[in-house]
Amino acid sequence: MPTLDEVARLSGVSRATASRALTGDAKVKDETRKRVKAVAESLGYRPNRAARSLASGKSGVIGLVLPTLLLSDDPYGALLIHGLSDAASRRDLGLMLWLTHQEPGSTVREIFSGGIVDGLVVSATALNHRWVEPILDGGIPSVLLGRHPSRPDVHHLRVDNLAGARLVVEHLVSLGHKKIVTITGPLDRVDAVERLQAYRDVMEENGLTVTDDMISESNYTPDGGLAAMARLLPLKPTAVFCGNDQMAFGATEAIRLAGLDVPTDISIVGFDDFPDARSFRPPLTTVGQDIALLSQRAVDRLAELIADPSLPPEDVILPAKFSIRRSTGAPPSQ
Amino acid sequence: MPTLDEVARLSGVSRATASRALTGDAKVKDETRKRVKAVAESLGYRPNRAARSLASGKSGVIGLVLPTLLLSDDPYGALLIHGLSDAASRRDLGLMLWLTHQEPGSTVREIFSGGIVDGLVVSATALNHRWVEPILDGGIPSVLLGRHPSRPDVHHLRVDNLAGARLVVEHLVSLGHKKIVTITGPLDRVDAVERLQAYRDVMEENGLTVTDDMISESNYTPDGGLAAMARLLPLKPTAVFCGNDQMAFGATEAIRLAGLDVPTDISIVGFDDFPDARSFRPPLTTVGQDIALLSQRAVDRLAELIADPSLPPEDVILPAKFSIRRSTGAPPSQ
DNA sequence: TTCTAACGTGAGAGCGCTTCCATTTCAACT
DNA sequence: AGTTGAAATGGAAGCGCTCTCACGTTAGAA
Repeated sequence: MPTLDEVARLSGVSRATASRALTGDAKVKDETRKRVKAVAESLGYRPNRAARSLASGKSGVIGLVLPTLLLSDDPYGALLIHGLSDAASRRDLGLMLWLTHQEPGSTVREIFSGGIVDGLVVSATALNHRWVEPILDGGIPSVLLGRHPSRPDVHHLRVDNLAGARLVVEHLVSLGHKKIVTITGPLDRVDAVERLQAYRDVMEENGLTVTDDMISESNYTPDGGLAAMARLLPLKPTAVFCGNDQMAFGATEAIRLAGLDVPTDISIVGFDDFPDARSFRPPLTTVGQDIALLSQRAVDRLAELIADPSLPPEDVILPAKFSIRRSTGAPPSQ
Repeated sequence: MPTLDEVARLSGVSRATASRALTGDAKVKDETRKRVKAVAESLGYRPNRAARSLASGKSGVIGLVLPTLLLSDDPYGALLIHGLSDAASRRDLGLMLWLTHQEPGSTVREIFSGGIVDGLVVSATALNHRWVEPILDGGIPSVLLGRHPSRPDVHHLRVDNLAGARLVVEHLVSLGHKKIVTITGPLDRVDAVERLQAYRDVMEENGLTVTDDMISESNYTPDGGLAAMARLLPLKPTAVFCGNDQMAFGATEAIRLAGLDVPTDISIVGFDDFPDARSFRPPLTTVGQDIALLSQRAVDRLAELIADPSLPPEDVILPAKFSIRRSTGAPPSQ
């Protein structure tokens, strides 16, 4: 494995110049740079990341911290990883990954504090995940995905849950539905709370009363959605707003099990617009987060932050995208 | 950020001793070690990874190289990442991630050669992915997941496709099915070819003829499965062996669209046993890879390899796990 | 021709750690 | 008390790179 020294020697320049020539930024005579690059190429030279990192204080690697659940129970994690990987490699950054279970784990702290990453994308959907705090306190430039209300000092990036949820509920109202129920995600999650709030708001604005039994808390899974829908069915709703697509899938199942049809008897809307929503039967009306965009923006922001850690925290809200498909229709005329 | 020097000074020992005390292996008086550790703790000392890596030549990080498709179209990628993350953190290793598109990309080579990772887990399902070769030639300890026939010089780890596929097909035969068709994955993938081979073998061994029209190549997606099944339906099969669960889902849809029932009219089996197979209606008879185990073994093997790169290459085959569920039954009596 | 300023380059000091080698300490023997 | 070898520690040399600082070079202005 050739070192920079050898490249320098064979190019007839000093190590300093060789470094400058290869790094690209500083002033080096064009001819020199070309010569050095040629030598480096012919030697198959690759800079040693550790040495570079030690000398420069930058590792060229960013990290993603993701609750395990978001990867295993949900397409979200995979999509996010996909998006971040693309965005990072576009900027020539490496990507490290930490899946966090409930415990913060000494691991988490230790790894972070070693300068192994220049910055962190933290997906923190749960209000009270204990590992979030130590990470944010670690002094590493971080971008938080999803809102974490207790930390106004941190950079946020999130999709407009409230406006997004309003879109789908308003869509139901505009179709003429009056008896609209909702299945929420776990209410210790910010997004679940916000989506519920949007539901309440829209209902109230349209003079539709919401009683407690019209709200069924669940867990963002198909099975949970099925069970929740079963609880809701006796109310004879004509439409359901599900806190995510997964639960909408389960709810659809429950409706069919009851001998009813979607959307003839009951209209159903979800949230997320993950790939499955499109191929579902019937294709699901839902409102989506553009995760590729989210990832891109997260990395962009992080890069800025790494360049200048003193940047004031911002709370960036991305618009949600609404897709009307075939799971919604007018309420039965009866 | 305190350095080792400070810890040493405050502990009244040399830097060398402090290093030994914290690293854990070498001989240090118990009392000294305790003292140093206490000081380090109170200072909130975290070793600088770059420095450690530069001095020791080890980064404490392993990498996963994964074709993008496996993460976006398939639960496999997510499960693998999950498993590897767990296994890695159990050994106190960091995990880096590279998703590869078709092009090898200078990126891939460059990043690998910098000593940023000590070893690589490479998921190489496609026969002819061009990025595989440069990686394996990079001289970094690597474990290949899935068979890559052209490289007997590399450590392999894979699930027994052949035996697994035999299990499900034999199950169909033992139920009395004669007219068994198959939907395969893309035949440039090793696993698809192997599963098809198992099908042919079992059929032949049981005196059942296979004609070309009984084999429909598809793409491992539900839509692909649906289309393939539609092509196969005119043959009036009583059972289908699908190259993966996803296609089995689609095939089931196609069968229902034709007014037939699973398993009354047609039995169906898949491959993979991803989480969805269990919750599918009807729950899918399938044969699974234990990805958690696979990951664990991959990391174990990689750790051995990092410790001693001269270890002779081995081809480890993990057994597949067979789960009989409700998508299979006896053929219609007619 | 001489002065000045920009430009290009080299020398060398680290970055924070591990580890080899030399040295000291100490307990267990003669 | 003296010897000895193992155990514990310190000194110091790097690991391969970046970057500051100082110096030499060149070209345009005086």
